[in-house]
Amino acid sequence: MSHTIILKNIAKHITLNTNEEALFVSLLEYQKVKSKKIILRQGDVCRHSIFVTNGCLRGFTIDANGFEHVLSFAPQDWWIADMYSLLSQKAGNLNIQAMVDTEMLLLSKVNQEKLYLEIPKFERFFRIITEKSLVAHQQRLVDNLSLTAQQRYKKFCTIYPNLINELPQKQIAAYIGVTPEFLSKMKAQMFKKNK
Amino acid sequence: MSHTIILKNIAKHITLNTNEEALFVSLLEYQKVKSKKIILRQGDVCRHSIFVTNGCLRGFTIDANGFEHVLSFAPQDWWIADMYSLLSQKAGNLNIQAMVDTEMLLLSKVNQEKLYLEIPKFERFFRIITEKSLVAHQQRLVDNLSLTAQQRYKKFCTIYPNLINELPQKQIAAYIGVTPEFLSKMKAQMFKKNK
DNA sequence: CGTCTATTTGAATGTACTCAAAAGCGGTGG
DNA sequence: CCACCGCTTTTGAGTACATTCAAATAGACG
Repeated sequence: MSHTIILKNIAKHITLNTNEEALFVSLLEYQKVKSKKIILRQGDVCRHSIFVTNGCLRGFTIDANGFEHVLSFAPQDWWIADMYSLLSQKAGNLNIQAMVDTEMLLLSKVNQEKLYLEIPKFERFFRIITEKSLVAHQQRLVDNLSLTAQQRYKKFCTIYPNLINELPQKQIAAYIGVTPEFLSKMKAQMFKKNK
Repeated sequence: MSHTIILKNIAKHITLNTNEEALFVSLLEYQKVKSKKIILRQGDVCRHSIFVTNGCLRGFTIDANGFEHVLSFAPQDWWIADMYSLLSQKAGNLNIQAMVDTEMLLLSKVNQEKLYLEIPKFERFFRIITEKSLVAHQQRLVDNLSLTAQQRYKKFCTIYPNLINELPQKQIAAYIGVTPEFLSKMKAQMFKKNK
């Protein structure tokens, strides 16, 4: 397969010459998994940053009562990892699972460190995407503190219009922080009011 | 004043020589404010990263109903900024306020960019602290999705044992995401059960 | 000392959850 | 190709955690 998508993703923030592109690409591993495959399990040490070239992953935790909470969806052109575990190299508590058949590129922690040494520009790249991710998480935190479930759902719909029709409703509920039953009732109510 | 605290903070992640330290320090501005002073206001563009050398700041938003939600406390040795606004240089929606008389060092966005050019190691430094902040925010998001108010309060107490007795209870309520009234009742109940 | 804000307490209310059961939907094997 | 199985979604009744509003008390600051 080609690496067009990931190189374009990188090019959003830093400029690589041909040699650098080649080095970068040589550090990636390709992986293809079937829908529902679990790529990382709670308790494992996360050893890779994952870039999705096709399909969709989700990162989620399972709490003490057995409920799942979705931390992030990673559709095409997104990065995902258990940042805590990746950085500390300790057991994490994130699960990463394929929502559909998915193709991805893996950058191991070791290779990522190598990249920082050989092409310091990548410090900048990962700084910038981490900053963006932080901003998004802060906003989501504020939303969870200040919005009602219905407002959070509506916001989700506007931010991820593509995902709404592709994801099982259960997963959306686990992302916005309500039970699947309640999301179902909420939608029914919203529909009524629109008539 | 001396810059010992901030240089120690930097030294946690990167090593600077004497020239680099001098250059870095020359890019900082010192500021001292009285308790309750608002340093950044919702709607402003955030132009600095702030490092607290003494005292304590808080970053908070005000929602549509006028309720405050605390995104972060920044005691001594912490960095704080409205990351969204700082990165985009657009109007933000974070307020930053002094909880007590506070001394801080300001690194303007312009100087931060200069720093990246002159001492690329700082890319690494800010990448690392952004990563750590991201991990903390992700954990807090999961906690908000999976824990009850009481569990969140207890966790706050263990993570910030120093802040518990220094901060007004109202502020802790605005951080863990409950009303001040409810936090009061919760504490009373927890006290009863401990007897 | 007086004022202003924070905290406590109480009663009524609401948003979202739990548990249970039925209906819908998709995939798989016969 | 249909029938069945498992999983998701819907619907309903009862419940709980947390909020709202109001009033009293306590604390902090000038």
